[in-house]
Amino acid sequence: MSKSASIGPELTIGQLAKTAGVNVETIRYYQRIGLIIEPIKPAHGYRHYHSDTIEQIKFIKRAQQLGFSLQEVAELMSLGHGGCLDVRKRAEQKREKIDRQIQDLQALRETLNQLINTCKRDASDQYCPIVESLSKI
Amino acid sequence: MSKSASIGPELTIGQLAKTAGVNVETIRYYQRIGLIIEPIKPAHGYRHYHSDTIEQIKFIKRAQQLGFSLQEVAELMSLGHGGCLDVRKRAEQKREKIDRQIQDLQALRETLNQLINTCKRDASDQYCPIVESLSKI
DNA sequence: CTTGACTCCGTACCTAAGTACGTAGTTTAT
DNA sequence: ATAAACTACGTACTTAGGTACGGAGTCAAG
Repeated sequence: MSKSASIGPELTIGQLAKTAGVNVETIRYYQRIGLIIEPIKPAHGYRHYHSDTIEQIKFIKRAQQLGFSLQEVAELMSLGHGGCLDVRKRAEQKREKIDRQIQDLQALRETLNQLINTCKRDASDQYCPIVESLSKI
Repeated sequence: MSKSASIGPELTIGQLAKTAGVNVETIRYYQRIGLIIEPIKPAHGYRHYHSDTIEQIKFIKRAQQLGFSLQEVAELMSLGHGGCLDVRKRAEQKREKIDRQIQDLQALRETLNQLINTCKRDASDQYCPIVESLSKI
């Protein structure tokens, strides 16, 4: 209570993990692979994490849920190195990749949708059009 | 040449792998995890694979590319057990999941797009709006 | 009838993305 | 001032989805 009367938004790894909604070990793992930087260890005591790291971790998690690997997340996060032109180029590449992902998913969605509609006819039927056509998707 | 003058569409594991475009080991792996059934081994000789298995493997690969895990692929493939109603229900759940994925990706795409547009102003600038806002995606 | 290619099978190994564990140090609450 | 809780660190283990390897059997051609 004496020291650090809320000078800056600093957290221990446990607090960070809790507020970011991940495991402590996950943070340590991200540090190991260089995805987030490990704050220097003070001569005495625990490492302090800046509260910005919360957003960073949440970003990682969101990107992951969208199908990006940690490698790709690292690329997304490193867009800041190389000047505005380079950054824009890389962002455009990412956008194209996302576009392809969306198109693939939409195609699958459409296929699935058609199957569901053909199936509407007789719910208790033993014969099922979905099953029949699934192997030919 | 004498035997099996193209009686049925039967293949060795190597032929199957080649035509399906996967590694022999991959097929053996799918068998290990129960994703495709291993044909019985004849008393003498090699196992025969029905050519339908080609389509099955291709289906697995396509589904995987769309972000389904092998676990989910197994679910998709087992949709045939339980009657048409159950099948449709499960297909609808899949569709909802895909819808959410598409929406998330579209949101990310839009964010990225806005960043790219703000960045158009001065390509050689040191200050880069993308970098500034990336942490808040 | 032997050689080369292929199959069978088990086990080991690989990467990605963590999770768990043991020991030692630190902090905090009582 | 001592126990409970937390951090630090290294190492090991886990799951998914394969890939590789080694030895033994089998098949087809020359």
